[in-house]
Amino acid sequence: MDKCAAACALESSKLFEGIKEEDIKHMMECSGAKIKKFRTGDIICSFEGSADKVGVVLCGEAELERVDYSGNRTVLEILSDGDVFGQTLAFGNLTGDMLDVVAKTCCNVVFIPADFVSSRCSNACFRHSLFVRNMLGIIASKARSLSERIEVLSNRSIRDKLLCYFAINCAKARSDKFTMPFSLTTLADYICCDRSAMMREISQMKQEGLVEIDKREVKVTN
Amino acid sequence: MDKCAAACALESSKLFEGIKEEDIKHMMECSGAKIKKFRTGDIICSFEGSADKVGVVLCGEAELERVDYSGNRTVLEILSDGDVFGQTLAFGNLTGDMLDVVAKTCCNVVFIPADFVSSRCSNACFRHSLFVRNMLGIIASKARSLSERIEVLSNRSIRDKLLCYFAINCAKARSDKFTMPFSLTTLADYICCDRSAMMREISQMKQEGLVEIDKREVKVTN
DNA sequence: AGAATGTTGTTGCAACTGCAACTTTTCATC
DNA sequence: GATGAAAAGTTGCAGTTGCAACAACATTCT
Repeated sequence: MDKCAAACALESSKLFEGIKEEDIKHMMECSGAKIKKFRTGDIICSFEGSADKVGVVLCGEAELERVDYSGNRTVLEILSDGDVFGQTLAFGNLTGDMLDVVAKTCCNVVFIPADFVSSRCSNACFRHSLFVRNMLGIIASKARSLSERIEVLSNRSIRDKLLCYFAINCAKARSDKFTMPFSLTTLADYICCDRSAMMREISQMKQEGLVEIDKREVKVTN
Repeated sequence: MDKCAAACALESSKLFEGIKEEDIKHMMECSGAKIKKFRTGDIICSFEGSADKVGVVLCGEAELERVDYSGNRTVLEILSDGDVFGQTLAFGNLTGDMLDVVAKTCCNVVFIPADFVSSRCSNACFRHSLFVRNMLGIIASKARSLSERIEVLSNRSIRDKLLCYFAINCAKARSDKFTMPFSLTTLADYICCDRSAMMREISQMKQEGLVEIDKREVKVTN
């Protein structure tokens, strides 16, 4: 059974940073936003020509998954507190495959109609503009993490993809070691290669003394 | 010699959409933004611990290139009118490689200190918030195109990458054919594979009657 | 405890891809 | 029209990768 944390306060989310609880309440009404709770396994959102809206994970963990014609699921993104998803913001479901956002733990998600972000608010203008500024920050950081993944994927061999991924995360941790946020199986998805081929490469790299990997702990021995 | 178009008006850029010329002038002073002109081949910006600023290509074409330790240049992004680049916005130069933004044609670029975007403006608050909203739109569309590329790159074979790229662009054009925005050489960079291997694959796909490619015209024969 | 599920780890093999080394075309500039 | 520089197009070969098919653990749920 999920341990669903006590209701996450909206004001603790990056989206409403600096906005008072009272104003948030007002904005929620003004924008027509809705908060929904989900349990592990629930489909939070499914992109198939649905109305345009922006979703923000307030708390919990979810995954954006692609379901191809033969039913295979690929993890495209891992979403946690403060992360945003939405058709306009990220995906246009261009290949015809289904895209689902699936709850991996108990989640609180707020849905905001997309036009609220781009339109001007007749009242509460000050809070509204602060909201837009916060949204900008969130999307900018999303763009950064997308670029980061492209940087990894732009390497042509599995080895180079791994080394790039390791280098980026070591740099983030300002150390020669870091903890991966997901399993090796998911890492293979992240770098878009066959898991067994990746394991083979990792084994070789271990043998050559390039890296040490224990569970999710990675140490690059330069 | 470059045919450098007459000075591009700031107000024609997405960034200043809906903002009057007079207000733009005021904002430029207020933010400390600077407009610079570049010629083909000029290095517009080089990320190596430089101060944090946001650049917007007002007109012209430029490329974001990665330069690895052995001097190889890889095109990470193609930037044209209205596109944004910047350290905070996209890259943190995490791998230690150099990143350059290089002019491919004559360019007008505006540099805006990053803190202007996130801070509040004491005066001209209304224009400032419109500016932030425009910036949000630009970055959201950037995030979309990054996601799009990841969708392409997430395919494991060159053939599937090509088919995915073709499918996305056909969907955009609402047709079974479209015009590529760049050369085949650059396409190979975009999908991150060896150019000759890509050409080999394209040849086979042509023979199998899957696609017709003439210069930059692509037709998918389903 | 046992079953079910998911993760880690291995291996053989065929197919694919990167690399190097060309030739031919196209294109812009002098 | 000549010249130089990209872009397009080919090919052989060796090394890498994807795929399929396992085995060994680890976790979760009943």
